[in-house]
Amino acid sequence: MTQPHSTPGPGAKTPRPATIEDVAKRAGVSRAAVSKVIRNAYGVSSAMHDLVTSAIDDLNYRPRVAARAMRGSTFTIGVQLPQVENGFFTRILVGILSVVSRSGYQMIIAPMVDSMSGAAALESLLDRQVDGIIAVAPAVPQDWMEQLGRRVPLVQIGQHDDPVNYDAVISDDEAGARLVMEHLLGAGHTAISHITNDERLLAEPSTDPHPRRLRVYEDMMLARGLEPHVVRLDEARMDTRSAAREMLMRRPRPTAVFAGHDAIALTTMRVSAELGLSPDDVAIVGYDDVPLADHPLLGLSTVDQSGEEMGADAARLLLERILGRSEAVTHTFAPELRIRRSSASKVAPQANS
Amino acid sequence: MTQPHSTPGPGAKTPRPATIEDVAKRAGVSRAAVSKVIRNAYGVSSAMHDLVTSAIDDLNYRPRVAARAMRGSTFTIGVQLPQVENGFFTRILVGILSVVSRSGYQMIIAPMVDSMSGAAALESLLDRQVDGIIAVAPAVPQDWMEQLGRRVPLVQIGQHDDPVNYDAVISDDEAGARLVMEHLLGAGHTAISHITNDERLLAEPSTDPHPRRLRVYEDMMLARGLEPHVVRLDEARMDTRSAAREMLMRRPRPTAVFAGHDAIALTTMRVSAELGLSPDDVAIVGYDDVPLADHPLLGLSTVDQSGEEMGADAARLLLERILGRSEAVTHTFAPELRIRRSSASKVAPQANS
DNA sequence: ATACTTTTGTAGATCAATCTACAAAATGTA
DNA sequence: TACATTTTGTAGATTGATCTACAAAAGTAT
Repeated sequence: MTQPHSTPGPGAKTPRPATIEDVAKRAGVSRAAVSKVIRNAYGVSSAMHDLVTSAIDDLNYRPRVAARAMRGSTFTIGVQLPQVENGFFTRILVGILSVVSRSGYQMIIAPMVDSMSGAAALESLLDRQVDGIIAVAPAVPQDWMEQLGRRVPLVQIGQHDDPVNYDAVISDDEAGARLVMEHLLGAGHTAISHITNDERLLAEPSTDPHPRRLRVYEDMMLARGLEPHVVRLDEARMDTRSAAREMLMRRPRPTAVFAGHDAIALTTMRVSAELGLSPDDVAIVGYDDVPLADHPLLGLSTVDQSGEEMGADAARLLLERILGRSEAVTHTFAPELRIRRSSASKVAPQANS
Repeated sequence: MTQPHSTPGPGAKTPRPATIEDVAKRAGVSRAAVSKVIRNAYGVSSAMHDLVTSAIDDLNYRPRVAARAMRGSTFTIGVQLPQVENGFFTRILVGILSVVSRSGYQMIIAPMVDSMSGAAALESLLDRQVDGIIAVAPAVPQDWMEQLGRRVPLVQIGQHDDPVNYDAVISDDEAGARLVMEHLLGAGHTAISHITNDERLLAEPSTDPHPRRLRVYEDMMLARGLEPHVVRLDEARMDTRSAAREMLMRRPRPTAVFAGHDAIALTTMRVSAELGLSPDDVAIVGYDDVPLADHPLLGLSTVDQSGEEMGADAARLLLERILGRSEAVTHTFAPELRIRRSSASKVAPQANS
């Protein structure tokens, strides 16, 4: 196990970390030569390589990212992430990590502190001069993103715009919502509620996945002559819990609930359980397939967006872009329905009064 | 909504972002004056302040972190995090974020890619010249950490060493394990198994929480004349799932399981459910209180380490340290047992053959 | 051997901020 | 009014890497 940077000197008081200058002196060569070696640049003999490498090892030298950033690149990619506590986003993160970790690039995460600070998180990455950015569901207008894409290689995950200056990785939300609705309608449900995000949370209602899922829900209900019933989470007035409670206390009670994403679905299941209801009373389907959704005790039916694959794909696209590609690419993933206990009743229950 | 950095110029091709030089020119003052204004340093008249501020706004100027880092500080704190997908660590992260976000410091996360790369993650933060580091359960020897603490303000979460050059925030793992064992023994269980991490994963067995929980388990079993039964996760040979299965298939079957942490406990519950067992057959208690543990359908009994509070406390300690404190501080949090359905049976079942 | 390439190494400018040292201006005091 | 003190602003050095331009050395072909 090596020491953290530079020569330790037992008990020594913070010896200044070695710089490229120190390495050059030690090896008896120029700074430029050392720089070439650490960058694997053209024009180093193998003798020079060995000489410099051993000097680097001796001094435990590590280049400072800040100094590199002044002229060249930082070999760092930045990930803007909303809600670290949301299992779906961590699935994406794991996917990104799996690609980035074998790429020679370092990854840093800029978490959003509140739902509106996506731009701030992205700018903080830019301030850091990352070589590329993956924006996960940023709540930021598209033209702002286009501006950003002009300055830095950029890949966005989970917003349906049709970007010119960056790549997009999305899931087919219409298809996913259709899978859910076909499943529920096919089981005979007619009283189906939809519980979803507050529209005011959405900076870009036209590109966000949730309005699309909502739209499909409404269309399919109306197409069958059924009346849609939409519950919106209103951060100001009530939390998910009380919204779900209100929804489940309604008479006639919905026999099925399509939740905008798994966190909402799990809370709905929670409330449902607290009210003494079972999956036979109310079928619940979520969206995302968060890690614990498949736990046998939860058994949450949901739409698998395969976050790991989307994350890994986004990372690959970003690396391509960093290497020079400039044509915009959009990849669309096909979602898959995972039917579990929460909606497994074969026959829809009668709506009770 | 502002544009990402600098003047946009509709459709313009990546106009170079404004530098401090540009601001100085625009305001008709020196670079040093601008620098003072953005750092809130001493020696600026209010006229100067306004002049510079409006030039900054006009040009949409943002200081580059790299350039600042060359001489001054980066106003960034780094968090080294193992396993973003583990709910306990995200609890800690949320706590850190709550403090850091109102502090004027930016936060970046360096995730560990595998269980042994804690040192690499920490060094990458150091390369970035963060002003301080929070290390969450780093798998790194203490003397290495001491070296690191000598170079940069440092706070560690979740390792029981007695640091000299950095602060530590820990939970009283002995007390937590005792709570669990008292609970299970008090309910009449005698066949209690303990399932925990592979010891080879632990860089520092003497400071890691898990060996301490194990020790308490063993001691309390032996003190009552009971035979301890420890299952270790062995990454090479088997995963958590098959380890749990093996444990539950054993005859006589344990009537209670104390799991080293919630992820293991949840997998054990999963296997238990798959084997058709109920909480009445096998009581299960975890450790951490991950977000979904209290879901009524899971109802996992566990030890609440109040991750958010620990994270927030660590962040406060780090900010103090950045401001100059150098005496080492160790804060110990008292864990609380949360009894839920998974271990709620009043009477211990008979060990069956 | 000579002329031409190619390879290898170096000097020195450069990046964008901070910070020190100091001069000029303003303010206070006798 | 003269002198001391405080406040305000600036010039220029500094940080640690990269990168360009070029010279020296080594190969190659004639």
